[in-house]
Amino acid sequence: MTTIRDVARISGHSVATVSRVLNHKKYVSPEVRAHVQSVIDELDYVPNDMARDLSRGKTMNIGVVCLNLAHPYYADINAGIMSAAFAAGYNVVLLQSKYDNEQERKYLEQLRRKAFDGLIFTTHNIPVEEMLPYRKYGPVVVCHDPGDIDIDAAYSERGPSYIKAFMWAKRHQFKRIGLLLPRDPALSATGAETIAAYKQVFGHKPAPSYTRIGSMTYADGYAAGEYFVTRGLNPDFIFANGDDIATGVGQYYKDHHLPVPALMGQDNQLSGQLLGIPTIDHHYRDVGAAALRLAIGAAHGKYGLHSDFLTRSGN
Amino acid sequence: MTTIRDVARISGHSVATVSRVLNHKKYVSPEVRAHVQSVIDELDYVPNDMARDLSRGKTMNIGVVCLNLAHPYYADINAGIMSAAFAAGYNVVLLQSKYDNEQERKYLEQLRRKAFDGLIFTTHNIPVEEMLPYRKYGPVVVCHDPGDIDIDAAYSERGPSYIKAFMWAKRHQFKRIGLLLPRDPALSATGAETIAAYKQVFGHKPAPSYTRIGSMTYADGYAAGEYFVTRGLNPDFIFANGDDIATGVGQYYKDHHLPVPALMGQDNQLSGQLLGIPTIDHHYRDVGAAALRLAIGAAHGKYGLHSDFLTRSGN
DNA sequence: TTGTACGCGTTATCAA
DNA sequence: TTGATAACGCGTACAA
Repeated sequence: MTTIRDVARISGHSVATVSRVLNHKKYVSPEVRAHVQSVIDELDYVPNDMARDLSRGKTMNIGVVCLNLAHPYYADINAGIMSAAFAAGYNVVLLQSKYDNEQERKYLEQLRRKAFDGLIFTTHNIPVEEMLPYRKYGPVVVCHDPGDIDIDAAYSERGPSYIKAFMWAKRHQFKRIGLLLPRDPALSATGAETIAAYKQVFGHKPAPSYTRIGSMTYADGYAAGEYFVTRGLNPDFIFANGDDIATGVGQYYKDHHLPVPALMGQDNQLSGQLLGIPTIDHHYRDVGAAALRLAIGAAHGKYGLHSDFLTRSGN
Repeated sequence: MTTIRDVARISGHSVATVSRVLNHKKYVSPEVRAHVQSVIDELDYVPNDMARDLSRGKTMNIGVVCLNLAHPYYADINAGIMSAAFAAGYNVVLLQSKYDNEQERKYLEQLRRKAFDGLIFTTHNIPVEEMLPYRKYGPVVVCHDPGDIDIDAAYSERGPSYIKAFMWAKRHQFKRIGLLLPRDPALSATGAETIAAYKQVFGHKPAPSYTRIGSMTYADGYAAGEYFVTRGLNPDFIFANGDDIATGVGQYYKDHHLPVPALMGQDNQLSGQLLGIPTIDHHYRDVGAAALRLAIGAAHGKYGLHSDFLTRSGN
């Protein structure tokens, strides 16, 4: 491996001068610069990023904690993070979570150990409070509304769209409303916001028997359909946390030759487009881009972005 | 920042001993080990990964070049890479390509500069020959059959499944077969394999007018449907490079109240499952896991994995 | 078993 | 405008 010292020795200049040429710094005469550059080219020398990182104290990469890349939330938010990172010269280190507290703590430790310059939690299981002590090692960003907690955050303002969605349901006179949530509302902001919007629109909490948690995939939706049918709950409207999931619900009804209740999804996915059901577009790409700017220290604070309720009535 | 030297000074031992304790090496007496560990705990010291990387000459991360994470091919292959990487203690650095030669060369340069220990091209635009010189800086892995070229590779053996798929079409007496390919077969192995299988089964090349390239998304499928209809080509079977894409084709026909031709997709996606059309499962997760083992140097050579043709006739 | 001292390759400081 | 040298923080021959 050829090093900066080889270039220095062969060019007859100091490593300091070679370093200046490499980094396009001032205070190098044109002649010296040209000569050093010619030696660099001749030796086909490139600097070692590990040494550069250590010397500069920066890794130029950002850790991103994800649950499941196949899920549209993560796919979209990642796409936003990636393109913003590329533009800023950063690399993205993908970290999988699986809602495992130990793993998440390990990633915080990696931040402390300077494995990356900043950390984005697109999802997390540990309480935000546990992240706070790590901010002294670099920016820690979450992707939901952190409330009063002082931590950098980029997220979709889902509340207003949820309210629009339930208003739509109310206008359509739906009475028995099924709710599919990703996780226990006590633990997940998404679920809590859904419940809150429901309460605001209908004046009361959703019935527990009409609320299903742990809904993440098409198969979960299908199982939810079976649940509603076999219990004889007979919902006339089902609000799912994803178009794919809503589609799964509908498929159960179709497979059993039952009339499909009105469905609503989220994330503006292909499956929902095919069914022509209403959805909510959370603009997760923009959320990802904002999160990255926070993670590289180019911004600070809380960024709540708007989401859009789409009826897709044109389909 | 507290360093190994602080631990050494305060514990009254040498940095070498502290290093041995940190890395659980032999030749440290139990008493000394316990005492040093107590000082480590007390100071809440953790080693700096950048310094460790430089000293060891390894970064413990693998670069993965991707086109589009939302696409099932990349989502699945990435899931396989990620879980194998996690198991082996490596981090995954996601790199986007967009079929830009300059970007791909930049990633090879990053390998040379020790930004990562190995590089996986889940897709690439530059010729494989251009990668060969970089193998001296670390493993370079491609995710398709490289033919005679001597480079590490993990990929799905698509040919046999393509042949099964076309045999199925032949048995069904389809005569006018539309073919949707991701890219020009001259540039893409996928396309070339599809054409080859077609030729082997039907004894002749597909008609150019029935072959569409640049097919990647649902929207492309929809456009392909329009193409077939407006040209009056009237295909009785359409073989698409993805279930979503096949679904797009079908949707065009439905939207225009035309009888939908027989469809076949790939990647075993939700949309194809809904339609109950045949598909091919390429097992990209396994491909990803194999690619990672190559990228960390735990294996060498070419790994062609089997794919499965699924009729989904049960639906 | 322990400690000294050097190497890893670069950037940055300061004197010249 | 240049160059010598000290960081950066850790691992590890080699000596003791």
